[in-house]
Amino acid sequence: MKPRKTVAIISQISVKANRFIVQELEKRGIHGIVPSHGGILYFLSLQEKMTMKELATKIHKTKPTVTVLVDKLVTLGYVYKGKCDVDCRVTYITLSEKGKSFKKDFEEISQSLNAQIFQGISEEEINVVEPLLEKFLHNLL
Amino acid sequence: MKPRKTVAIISQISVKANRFIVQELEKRGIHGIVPSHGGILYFLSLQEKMTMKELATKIHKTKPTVTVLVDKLVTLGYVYKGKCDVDCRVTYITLSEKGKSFKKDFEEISQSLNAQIFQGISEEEINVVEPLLEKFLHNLL
DNA sequence: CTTTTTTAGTTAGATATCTAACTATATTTC
DNA sequence: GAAATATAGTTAGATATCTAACTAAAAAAG
Repeated sequence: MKPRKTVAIISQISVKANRFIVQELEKRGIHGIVPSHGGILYFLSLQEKMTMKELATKIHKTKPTVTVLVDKLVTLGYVYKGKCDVDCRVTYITLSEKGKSFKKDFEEISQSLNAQIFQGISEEEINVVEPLLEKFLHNLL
Repeated sequence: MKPRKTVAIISQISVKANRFIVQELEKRGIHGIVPSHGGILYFLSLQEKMTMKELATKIHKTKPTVTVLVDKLVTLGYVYKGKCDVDCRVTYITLSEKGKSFKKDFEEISQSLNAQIFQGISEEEINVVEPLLEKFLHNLL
């Protein structure tokens, strides 16, 4: 097998996509929010409430990381933290109104990113790449 | 355009590939070395000496980051730092014997990573994906 | 029922990486 | 030649993320 730059390219895309998102957020006056926060807000917009553990699983980060991420979202007013009545260990996270209204920004930025990244690339090509990328990921689990 | 998970998948691949490399290095008793160090050692193995700035460009990191990365490689005995006679601002980095012998490990791990990531994927498929990924990256510059 | 094990979330510490600012040096401008 | 501008690398501070360890609670085992 010939030497491949695939992983190096993927890494760079990841870094730049991350940066793109942060810059777009800053353009909208949204400071201190990074893609991982966006992920949390996104999944919370699909469900009324989620536990810290569920969020950690969904955004593929560790629990301590989610603690820090959520704490920041609480501080910035995007989410609320609540305890569970049944199991005291469990903490539920819910969206505030501010958090709910974030959905629009998030979707627009996501579309903007995709529009940029997929420039000059057909739907067919994307339909080829994505499943292969999913295979790469699965191979690394 | 339908919502795409492409970027999310790419990010996850990047994280896991990074982790794979670190784990493989640790298996070989090589501690404290991360992919960025590997990148530096790789490019130094192609040229006798390089400036900090050149290294920063090659591994797509900032100069301060390269300062920290190189300092660690110096401490661990993989590279030497030397001044330039012509321009006092310039610092040249060269491989030590230990750094040179790192090449074998690096190549093996790289191959091992590729073997894992490309399992069940044909050469043809990879030849399709890679140029598209390069396009994605170019679109994000 | 008691003890052991597992689980949810937090705390503490470490790390790679960035930005901004800086110092020293080199280059460009006038 | 002097002043202004650009450059190489470093320093300082901040940040997202991880691991290990921890506390408290719940579940499992006996």
